[in-house]
Amino acid sequence: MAKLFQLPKGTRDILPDEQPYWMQLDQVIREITQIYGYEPLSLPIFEDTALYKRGVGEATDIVEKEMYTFSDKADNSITLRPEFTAGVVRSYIQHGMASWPTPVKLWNTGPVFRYERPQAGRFRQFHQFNAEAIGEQDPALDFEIMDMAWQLYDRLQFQNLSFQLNSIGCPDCRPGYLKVLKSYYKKYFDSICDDCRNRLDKNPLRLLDCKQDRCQPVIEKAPAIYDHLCEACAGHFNKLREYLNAADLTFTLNHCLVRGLDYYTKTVFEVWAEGVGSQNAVCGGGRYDGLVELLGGKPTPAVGFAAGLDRTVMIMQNKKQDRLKIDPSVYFACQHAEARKQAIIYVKQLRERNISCLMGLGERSFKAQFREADRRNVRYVVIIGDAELESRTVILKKMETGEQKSLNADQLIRHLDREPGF
RNA sequence: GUGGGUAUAGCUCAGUUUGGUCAGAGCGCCAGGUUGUGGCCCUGGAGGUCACGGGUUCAAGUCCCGUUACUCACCCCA
Repeated sequence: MAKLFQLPKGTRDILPDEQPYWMQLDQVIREITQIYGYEPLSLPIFEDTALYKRGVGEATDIVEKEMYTFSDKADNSITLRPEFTAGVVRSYIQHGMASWPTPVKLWNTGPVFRYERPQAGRFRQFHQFNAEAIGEQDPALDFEIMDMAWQLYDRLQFQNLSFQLNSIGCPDCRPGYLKVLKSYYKKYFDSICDDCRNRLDKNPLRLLDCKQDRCQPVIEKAPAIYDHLCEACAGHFNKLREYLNAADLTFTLNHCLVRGLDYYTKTVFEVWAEGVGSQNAVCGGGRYDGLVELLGGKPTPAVGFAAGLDRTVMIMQNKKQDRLKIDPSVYFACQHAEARKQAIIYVKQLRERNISCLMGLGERSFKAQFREADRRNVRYVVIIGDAELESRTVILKKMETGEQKSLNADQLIRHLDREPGF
């Protein structure tokens, strides 16, 4: 046997059965972005590698080991986007969006790429819905972003979600907190895991989201960053929580939530759900007040989030809601080639009226054609046999009830055109 | 990168322990069940070098070794 091609590790085919979920999700995204005043922005799937190195951060897992990086024919280093925010900010700066009404609110969707070991709910090519609001410091904008994420899942009728919230401060207050955290951790150096011993020097914030059992007691009693915020950050965080409470958006204060990208400041949040293997994050985001400047723009605050669409669809599928597929309306069953010539004309006319039609092909018995019509779940079958050709009529059969009646050409079109009760 | 699991028809899986009618079932697909009609039922058909490569043996899906792929989990995230 010839060697069969297989899809690359970590990628997948989204087959027709799954597509209705994606279309429904796409519909909800279009609705909410429109309602919240966000405008669509399409970006390239790859960018200059340096953009992600600088934007996402050299020390992050994404840059260290997860990027799809290659050289093009001109020897430029190119990277398949591992996330959206860096590209959005690049676009913001490049097109002078600072001169647009502030804040600039943008959204996009599409595939992103991370070279990881795949597992349930985790892929190398996956899809995100991304929203960013750039140019405004007001915590009301943090609220809006979180509220939009909330609304997304609300409209999908998701339950048992948990919103995790934290503030990781800013360059003014975070260093002070990290000192406190480090000196606290040094007391427990012997009881923490090897990874954490490394993190202590390299990336102390990450100490807090270690999953090792032995580290949990240490994490629990660790000083919380929101007790060490500067005045500005504390005020911002308090206001945001006030807004969330006022709007009845329940959240869990999680001092261990730190996120894996370098650019975050102040607000960070994630949305957790069940049903995607051991992966529970379906959405994550936060504020990144330093990124625009870091990428060469003027100092500009911003906030945004990304939702994982593959995981979201998995949950939609688990919910086993109503049948989402839209079935064809009419199937033409023909006895002979002569009848098919008639059917072709009818089908064309009906399709022009936006009625979805199929017809039986090849030399197949009526029985076989009816079987197909049934399996394709059509509502009506139009029968054209020798007798109908003779009398210049057709028989219209409603599959659900089995009723059928004889009609001439005009009657058939009129009947189907206004979807009669029959 | 680290660890576990699995690889037999399009799909879900028996069969591997105790080598020898072991190449099977269900679903799906195609066709037929008389003379122009679906869903239930019945019958038949197509479809697999039992992941790949070695080895042991008179004989290997079945035992041994290796390879590859898939999968779950860790790390981290969507």
